[in-house]
Order: sequence, then C-alpha cells, then structure tokens
Amino acid sequence: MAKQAVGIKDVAKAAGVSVGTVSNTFNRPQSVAPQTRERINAVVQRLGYVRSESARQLRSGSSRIIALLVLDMGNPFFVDVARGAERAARAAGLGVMVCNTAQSPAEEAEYIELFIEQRVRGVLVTPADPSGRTLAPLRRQGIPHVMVDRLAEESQGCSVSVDDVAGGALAAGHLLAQGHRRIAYVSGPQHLQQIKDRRTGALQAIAAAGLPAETLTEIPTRHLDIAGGRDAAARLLGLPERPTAVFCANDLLAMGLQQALFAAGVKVPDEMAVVGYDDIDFASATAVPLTSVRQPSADMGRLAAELLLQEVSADDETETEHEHRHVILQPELVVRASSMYRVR
Amino acid sequence: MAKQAVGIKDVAKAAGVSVGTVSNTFNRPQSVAPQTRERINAVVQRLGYVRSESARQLRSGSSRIIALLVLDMGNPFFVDVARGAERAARAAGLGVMVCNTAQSPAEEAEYIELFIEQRVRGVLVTPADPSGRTLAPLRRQGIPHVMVDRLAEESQGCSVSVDDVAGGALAAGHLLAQGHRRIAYVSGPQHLQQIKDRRTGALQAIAAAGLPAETLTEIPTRHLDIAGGRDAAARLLGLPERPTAVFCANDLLAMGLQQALFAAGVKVPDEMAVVGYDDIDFASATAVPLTSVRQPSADMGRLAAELLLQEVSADDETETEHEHRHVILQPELVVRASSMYRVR
DNA sequence: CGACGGTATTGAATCGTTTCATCTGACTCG
DNA sequence: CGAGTCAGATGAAACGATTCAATACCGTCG
Repeated sequence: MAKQAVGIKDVAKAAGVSVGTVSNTFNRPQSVAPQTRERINAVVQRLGYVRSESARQLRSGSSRIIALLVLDMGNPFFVDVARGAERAARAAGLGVMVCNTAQSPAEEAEYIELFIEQRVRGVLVTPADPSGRTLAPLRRQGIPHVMVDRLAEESQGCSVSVDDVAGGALAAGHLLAQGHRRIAYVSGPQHLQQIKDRRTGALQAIAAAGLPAETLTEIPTRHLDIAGGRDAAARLLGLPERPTAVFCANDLLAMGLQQALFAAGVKVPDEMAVVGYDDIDFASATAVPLTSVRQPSADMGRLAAELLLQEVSADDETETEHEHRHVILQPELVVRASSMYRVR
Repeated sequence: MAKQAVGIKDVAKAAGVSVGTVSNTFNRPQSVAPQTRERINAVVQRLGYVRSESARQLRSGSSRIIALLVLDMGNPFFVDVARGAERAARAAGLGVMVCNTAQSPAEEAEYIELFIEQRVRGVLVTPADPSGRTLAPLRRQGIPHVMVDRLAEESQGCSVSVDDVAGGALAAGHLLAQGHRRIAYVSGPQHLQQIKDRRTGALQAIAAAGLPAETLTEIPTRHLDIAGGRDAAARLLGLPERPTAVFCANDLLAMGLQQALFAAGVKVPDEMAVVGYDDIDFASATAVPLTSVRQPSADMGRLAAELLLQEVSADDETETEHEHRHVILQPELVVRASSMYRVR
C-alpha cells in the first residue's frame, strides 16, 4: 500500500526536462528559465515530490544536522540550552538532534559513534566524561565540536562555559553576608567539573571573608535531581552542628531539599537559608521562591551553536585557519525569599 | 586539515579484499571466513572507518531514525514521554529525534517536511493541529505515524492516548467528594483536545453528583505554563463568588497558581484546594505537594514507539496488512496535601 | 576421475541526488 | 554572413554503501 517513492527522475520525465534542470530549479533557480521553473514546480506539487536528504548528503559528504548532547534532559536548564542552540541552528538552516547522556560516559561514547555514522555537521556537547576521551573519535573524523558548560582545555576545541568558580563564590558570599557561619554544600558526582568549581568558588569566598575552610561542609549526592535533594536534607539535618544555610549544586537538589525541610518543619529561610544553582523556571515557582545563581542558559546554547557554525564554515573555505575560542560567561545571583533572613 | 574520509573501498584495498566482503563482514559476519573477518576488523580499527549512514539509507530507502514531535519540551511530562519512546526505539536499534512544536501547527508542518526529507522510519506526534491536516504529507509518503496523547480518528493511524475525560472526572469527583461546590477549571488553548476532554470529564462528574453545570467556572489561559498559572490565580481571586477549589489542566499551571495563591496569602488547601494534571516530578516537590492526575507518560511513549515499530515491520513484509490500533490508557489520581481539607 | 556441493569471495549494478563540462539555439555585431 | 556571446538545458560521472548473480576453490562421493 505504501506509495512508491517519487524521485527526481520521475519529476524530470513528467515535466519533460532533464534531471539536471530539476536539480537546478532547487539549487540555483536563477539559472533556469522562469517558465520552465514554474512547470517543474507544478509537477513537484502534483507528484508530492520531496528531495531525499540522504542522497544529498551522500553527495555533499555531511548532513544538515548538528547534534546536541546534554547531561540530563530532565533538567530544565538543559532544555533552555537546547532551545538557544536550536534557534541559532535553524536560523542557519540546520536541524538539531538532541540526545541525553544521563551523565554516563558510555552513553556519550555510543551517541558520538551514532553521530559519526550520521556524518553530522557538528556536535555540541556537555561532556559526561571528564577526560574528553570520548570526543577523540570526533577529532579523528574532523567533525567540529564545541563544549558547552565546560571550559575546554587547550586545543580540545571551542567551548562556551559559565564561570562556575565565580558562581560558587557568589552563592557562598551571599550567605556569608547574611551572617551565616556554618554552610553546607550539597554537591553531586565528583567527576563533574562544575561540581568541583562551584565548591572551589565557595571556599574562595569563605577564605576571602577570613573564615576557616571548615565553615563549609560538603554533602555529596549520587544524582543531581529532586530525589537527591530529599536525601541530602536528611543527612543535612543529621549533622552534629547543624548548618544554618545550604548551597545546592543545582536547583533540582534545592527543590527536593526545600520540600524535605518543609516536611520536617524546618522553616526556610529562618532556620535554614537555601541557595540553588541554574535559576530554572521552577525555582521561582516554589512556595518560598528560591534564591539561585542564574546561568545564561539559552545564550550559552546560542553562542555554542554560533561558534560551531563558524568553525564549520571555516572548515569549508580551508583558507582561513580556524582558531579555537573559549567564551566564558558570568553567572548572576538572583536573590529571592529562600535566603533572606526575616527582618529582626 | 580535516582528515579525508575513509570509505569502504579504502578498507577493502588495505585488507586486500573486495568491497563486497567488507560489507558482508558488517551485515552477515557468518558468511565471511573468520580469519578474513578479523583481518578486516583490524583494518577498520586502524583506519578508524565508520559506515556512512547516508549511503546505507540511500540504498535501503529509509533512515534508522524515528521522529518524536512534542507540544512543549519545557514540560517534564513530554520529557517523560520522550524517555519512554527513546528506550523502546533504541532497544530496536533506532535513534530518536525529538523536536518541539511549541503548540504551533506551522512549526509542526515545517518539522514534518523535514522528517520526510530525512526519510525517517516513522513519526510519533502529539498533534498541535487538531485537524490532522499537517499529517497528510506523511500519509501521502506512506510514512508510518502514531499519535501520542491523542485519540486518532478512524483511519488516521494508530494512537496511544490517555482517557482525558476519565481524568477530568477523577479530578472533579475528588474535589466534589471533599465537599467543594464551586470549582474553577483553569484551562488552556481551546484547540487542544485534551483541554476539552478534561472539561467534559469534570462536567460529567458534576452531573453525576446531581449538581448544576454552573458549579464549574472555566478560566482559560493562553499558555499551559507556570506564568499562565500565575495569571489565572489573579483572575480566580477576582471572581465574584470565589470558588473553593481549582482544577488545573496541567501541573505547570497548578504550580504557578499555587505560588501566586501563596503570595496572596490564600492558604492551600484550607482556603483553596488545588488539583493538577500530569503528575510531573516537580508537582510532588512543591511545599504543599500537589494532588494530580497521573498519566503513564513513559508508558505512553514506549507503547507508541512499539506500535510504530510494529507498523514499520508490517510495511516491510507486505503480506500482513497493518491494522490501526488505538490504545487508551487510564489515568490515576494521586492525592497529596494540596487538596485535602484539614481535619475539622 | 569427473560430477557435485558447499563455502568464501568477487564485482557490477543500484539507490537519488549534485555538479560540471558540454551542447544547443537564438541573438548581436562587425 | 560568419564569428562570438550568452542563457538554458543536457546527461554522465560521482558520492559510499548494499545486494546478488556469478565464480573460484576445495573436498567428497560414486
């Protein structure tokens, strides 16, 4: 029952021209006589002909798609990044394929392989593997890639990242300024650079305030999600000297934590101030709106895509040698109720 | 600088065999002598050869990718659907390309065109256009498609949906059982079938309780998101006879609404009971956990993908004629604090 | 020894485009 | 009238894989 696919030859025959002319109507309309063009377009319409991308890319060597590999599709932060990237890519006539590594280097490697098979035009990636080894095949194939939310090492390619050290310092600095002297840092998987940098930033702020490093107590979690936040709350409340403030490595953790605190009857912010990270939409929708470190997520996606497109076109005209660039954006603290002491 | 792509011919030459043999090593290894196979694999490894998908699909006529078109990537409900679909597809060796229509029929049509160009194996779609007209090109090209979260009309193809009428009835019935007699329905764009069905269900429950239709006051919103919920709250509180309970067409609305109520000092659930829809993870993470109608989102994605795969293989062996199937899943009410009257 | 069977390999045809060198007329100009 | 120009159209080669009929080789059996 499936219709037989109609190809460019069928169109050519029906319009009484050669395949070359049909192809030209699509790719350089100005070189085809107007009336021929119209006749062909009419036939295309009538037969419902659609170009086969696979045939085009076979000829051109690479597809019109860029891939985006994110750590967690369930985190709205990455959804925002994806949106930014998608907009930029579509403006350039490219499609975006978004895939989720769930922070697993193995998944990451698998997807990279898939992308190479697809001969994607380029790859945007928030790396799950800190070594960057999973990206080696891309380099080998000469496929441009840009790291997102991660500063690339020298010669590893372009990157767009946010200064996580500064972000950590902002969060901790804010809590210190509110008078807190025992602060918990709810972190995540230690192999993620972001986690480490945010801690570093927090410690810097503490040192700058002339306080000892012990001011910060780290509470690691296995997963950067809401459930992880709930778990962390239990451990937080079980600490011998209970902190009066907590800085969470992302908003999902903060939300889970905040809920568990509420359930345990611990008042936010009076008994426990909370600061999150990412400033996702949901963060401002909690009953006690969450103070959070905002990352310019959509911008990051957009910039990364633009950098990638630049690199792609530099590859084309081999004359201009491409210089890897590293864009570092600055985070911003958004203060809301969850970290403001009641006026006393 | 970009490495020259290595093709199957290079491998064949380097291994001293014909291209056919190399191809066979990949596609029917058992028909190649073990030692030849090993030699070829070694060469593949050494040269870093990767099959070109475009060439394969050109030959086979369709790609190894299925597309998933969702209404709103920012809604975790659809992320769950995507996860379910992705798992099923990858189990069958297919990739999934997820795209976001943002509820715009125009975007939907554009993406459909893209999918046809890509000759995707099949399409899963949560339709933004109620007429189903945007799907016509798919039918024309004989590309299998399954509607997700929407009951397809006869002969429009397979579908996997959740009984939204039942869901609406569950929500309203629950509120009625709690003694509420003035209920608001915060709805969304009227062209979405889900919105209409949930209202229908609510009205059925009201009728079943022997109450007048006026028991339900509809508050429409433009967008099914958190901001829409905040807006709705203002209108809700401005109503002449303020309802004592509100049923929101999805959880995002409910979250925005709940926050605005909190800010306005309206106690949930004492002064206003709230019920949402979808039961997204975030819904249970609010300070006052949200009562919500749970949809088996991941199951829906999985089932839809499975139905699609079935249809795909039925198309292959043209012997078995494919019968369109319609799976209707049942929603489930998850009662949490936001709708439970304090014990009086 | 010749016919046969089975396994492993070959190489040409094919998929649907794009590209480019070539061709065709029509028109202009000296 | 012949040469030159130019817009438009042509058709074959190429892209990189898969597939399949044909072949080569080897051992076995009658």
